[in-house]
Amino acid sequence: MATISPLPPATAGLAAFRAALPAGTGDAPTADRLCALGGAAYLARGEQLSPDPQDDRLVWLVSGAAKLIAPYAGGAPGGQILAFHFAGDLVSVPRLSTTEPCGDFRLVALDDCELLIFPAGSFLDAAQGDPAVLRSVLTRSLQALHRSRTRMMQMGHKSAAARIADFLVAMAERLTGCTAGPCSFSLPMSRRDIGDALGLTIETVSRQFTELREAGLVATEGRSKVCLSDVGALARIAGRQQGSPKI
Amino acid sequence: MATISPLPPATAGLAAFRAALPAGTGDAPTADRLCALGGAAYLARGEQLSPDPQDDRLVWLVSGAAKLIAPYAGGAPGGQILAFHFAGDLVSVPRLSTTEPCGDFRLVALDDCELLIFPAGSFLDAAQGDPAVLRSVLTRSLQALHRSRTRMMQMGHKSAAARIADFLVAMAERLTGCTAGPCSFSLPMSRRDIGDALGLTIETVSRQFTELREAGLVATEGRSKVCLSDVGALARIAGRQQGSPKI
DNA sequence: CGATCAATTGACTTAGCTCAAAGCATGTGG
DNA sequence: CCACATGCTTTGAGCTAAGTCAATTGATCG
Repeated sequence: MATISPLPPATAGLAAFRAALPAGTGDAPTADRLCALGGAAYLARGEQLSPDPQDDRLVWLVSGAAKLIAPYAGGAPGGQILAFHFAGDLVSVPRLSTTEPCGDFRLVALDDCELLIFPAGSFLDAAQGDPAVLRSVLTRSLQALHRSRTRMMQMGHKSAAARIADFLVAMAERLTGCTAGPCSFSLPMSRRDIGDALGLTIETVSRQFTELREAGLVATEGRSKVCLSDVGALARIAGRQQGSPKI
Repeated sequence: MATISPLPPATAGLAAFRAALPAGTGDAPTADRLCALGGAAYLARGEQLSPDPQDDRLVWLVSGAAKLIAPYAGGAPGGQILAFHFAGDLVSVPRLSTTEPCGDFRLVALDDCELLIFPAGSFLDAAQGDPAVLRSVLTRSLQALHRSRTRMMQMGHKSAAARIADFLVAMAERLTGCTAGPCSFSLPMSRRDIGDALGLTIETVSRQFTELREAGLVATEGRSKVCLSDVGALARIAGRQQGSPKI
């Protein structure tokens, strides 16, 4: 379950992190103080970051892919997936809380992945010295909030077909940057993960893939590889209002 | 559709806003600069804040209650409700975007309400001078993110009964601070709003209210007043794992 | 090459949606 | 102050999309 090692003086991850800090304003001492707070962790596929009851955490994903989940009560396997995260993402993981309604969030590795873990409180204290850093974290959080809301909209009232199509479009964009035309990539998550993220069962996910396959929009190869023949068409099925018909 | 008036020198709302700014670090000039950016708006029940294509906005809700919605494509009335907000909340409203998947978020008044509107960019620029303010905004954003994720969890795989129960528990807490025992309050939103927020139809919302009424857990009076006889029992129906059974 | 687990497919059930009609609040005009 | 009109809310009767259960096929790895 992932040991957190104190940060060795010069990790590859650390270098990447420093590079990602907003340039310009950052005085070296602040960057040093921030790095001093971080711990490195390596999660193998399927491992999860052990939850911390003390501190909220900010986790910087150096490499790999991970899912943020809210486990089912009672310890059943799986759990609602709140977000997928990829290299370069900053993930906010609230501390384990027994009082809060849903105070149990966990980061689980989809691939082997490399993390930098910061206690949120002291990270932000240290960042007080450098408003640019604080602002960068804020911007990322607002972006995450926006994504979360968009996903919530999905869940609200979209058909299984629309959810799957949207999921594929979103993955195409995040994994390859592609927003139209054909595109192919490898999904790091299982059908179960996709279902857990979209509020569908594996069977429904599978049936939707089959329909898209029959419609010629998606081809699959092995478990994880997918080829989208027309991202735009999928976006239409997803009900994304691109250049929305004016009111 | 709500005119935004430049901020008069001394509004009641402005005073409340200054009071809400983190104390201590705030030097008066920074507070002044922030206030200078704000515009006041008054929304009557049902009115909406006209969306701004230029700037993301930070809206401080001085008084009243509002919903943040993503309108349906094509201009149909209603729309998925992303969050309810009450006096004292800081709401982040992204700018109107034609390229983004869901770039249309609007704040609609449930009650008459009073707002302070800041362009996010310049607000944050001004706040750079005062890390305490920046951090306070960040904390609120992370809280909003957390709430949004929790709600998403709901939507994922909870029954209509669980969603309604959870909604009532959440409202009891936000409107009266009550987390257990009996509790009564007035809901500022219609059944349609509740449905739009939970991803249910009005009919289903109504049927669930009826069941709770028959179970003796809820009594209603007129359209908006509700009396909960046992918030704890509702929380249990909602599937909130309070003092979660250890794994 | 076989063991194992993920994915697919099929048959059936059901929660929640849709359509339609009837009851109640709430506000307005006489 | 009461009658009426309007728009919420409730209730009823089917219908459908997605879930459940069960069996089969296919991929992946030792």
